[in-house]
Amino acid sequence: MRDFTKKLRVLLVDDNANHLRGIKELLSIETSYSIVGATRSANLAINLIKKYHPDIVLMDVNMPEKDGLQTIQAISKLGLSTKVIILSGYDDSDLIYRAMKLGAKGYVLKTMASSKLIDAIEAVAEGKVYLPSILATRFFDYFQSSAREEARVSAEENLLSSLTSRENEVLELLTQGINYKSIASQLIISDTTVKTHVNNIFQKLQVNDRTNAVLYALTHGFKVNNNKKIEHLTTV
Amino acid sequence: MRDFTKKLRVLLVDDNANHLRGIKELLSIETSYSIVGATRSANLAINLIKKYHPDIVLMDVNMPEKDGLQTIQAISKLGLSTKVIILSGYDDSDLIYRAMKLGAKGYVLKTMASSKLIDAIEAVAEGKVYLPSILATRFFDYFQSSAREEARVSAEENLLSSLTSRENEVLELLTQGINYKSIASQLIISDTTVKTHVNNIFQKLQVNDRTNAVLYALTHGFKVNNNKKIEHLTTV
DNA sequence: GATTTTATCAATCAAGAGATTTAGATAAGT
DNA sequence: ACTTATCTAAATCTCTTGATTGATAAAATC
Repeated sequence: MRDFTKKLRVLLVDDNANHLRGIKELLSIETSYSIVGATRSANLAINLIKKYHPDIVLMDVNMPEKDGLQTIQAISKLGLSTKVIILSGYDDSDLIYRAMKLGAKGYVLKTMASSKLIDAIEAVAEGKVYLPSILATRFFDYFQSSAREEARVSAEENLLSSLTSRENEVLELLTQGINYKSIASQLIISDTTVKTHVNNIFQKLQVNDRTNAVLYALTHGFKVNNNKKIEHLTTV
Repeated sequence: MRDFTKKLRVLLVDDNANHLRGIKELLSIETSYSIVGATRSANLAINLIKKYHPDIVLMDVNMPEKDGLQTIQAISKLGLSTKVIILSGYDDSDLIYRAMKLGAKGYVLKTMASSKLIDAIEAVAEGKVYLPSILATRFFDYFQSSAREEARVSAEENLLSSLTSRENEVLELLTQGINYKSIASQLIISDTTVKTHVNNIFQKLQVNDRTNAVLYALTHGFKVNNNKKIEHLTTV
């Protein structure tokens, strides 16, 4: 829980002067907040944060000068305990996703009741994340669909599965940027043998050189294979 | 909102028979649910889902046979509208993160009040995501820290920034697995010039061959650069 | 037991890649 | 005007890479 004997120091950033005034009035009703600044400029906001170390920054993401997402990132980089709550007019999945990814701790739509803004400030001040149900759902849909895309690429019928375990070992070393000789000495086989394996890998992956083999491996979820023989496994 | 004239069809999966019985009783009090099955086996669960297409699957993630996360993935792959709610004894960030990534729509701790489970079912049935405040915070901390790691690697003092714009173009083509000749013809310069650029790239990235240059580029956030000359830009 | 797969090694040969040096033409900055 | 950075190009030389063909032995599969 936050220390209620101390006022929460809040900075407002919104390029719209009317919104700025509105929020300022709203917060001034509450006695537990002190507004350390209210600015229309993202760049100025960064300076104010450096100077005053506010607990909370309420920020509009739709600003022209410096885009809101960049500003969040810039704030995160300061390494302060300052927490960012996003104010936005849109419930765009991608925007929510990126804002949260860059370090925002809360996200409030301008269309929401103003009491929600207070809820958000309180929650975030206590170290929680504030994301209204509808936005959380949007966020997760986006999050899961991008994860599915990753999974699809790496799980799809890919040519990597046709590699033998030795070829996998060789490819693993190829993806580390190692040349024939070093691969040979690491696997304790001759370099001509390595060449044979590499050529077989090329055939199977349908590429003509190591760079493309490595690229194929990396973009198709190639992982170090731990193909130990099953009979050597002990089940607990 | 869900159709309250129809009962929600729920499947229970938990390797602990007592938990299974407990949840079953809990849900049977509510008249709006019909339990289509209750099993201790993850593999059996998959078959039951294929057969009965339940609306909701309540699943324990701590099962021996098939691990819970794999099961979520398997369920997602079925492509049904079945939604998974995780029951777990732990509030492990990584577990929450992975479960949500794999397609879970809700996450409830066993230590939580049983009314929360009903809340979760209702929320998820309505298409929302259910993640209690504390778990949401855990999730986002994990999510943001892994995003920070990515950003760190790509933003850290990296050697890519020393490349000229022409070298960037060449590197871009290298990362596509293209050879000297093709790069030359694409950039409409001689291949000896390409070699010069490539050599300069090697020097700057401190590598000795193209595979390592490509690997460096890919692991250090190399992006296609749109370095058009500033005087050609039109500001709107 | 016969067949296939896998892993190993070898010897060529040609092509590509990379190091190095030199150098002219611009462009930009001091 | 002087300096520096960049892009371009060429020549030469060495080394690596990749293609091809062929062969043996062990292991797995049928």
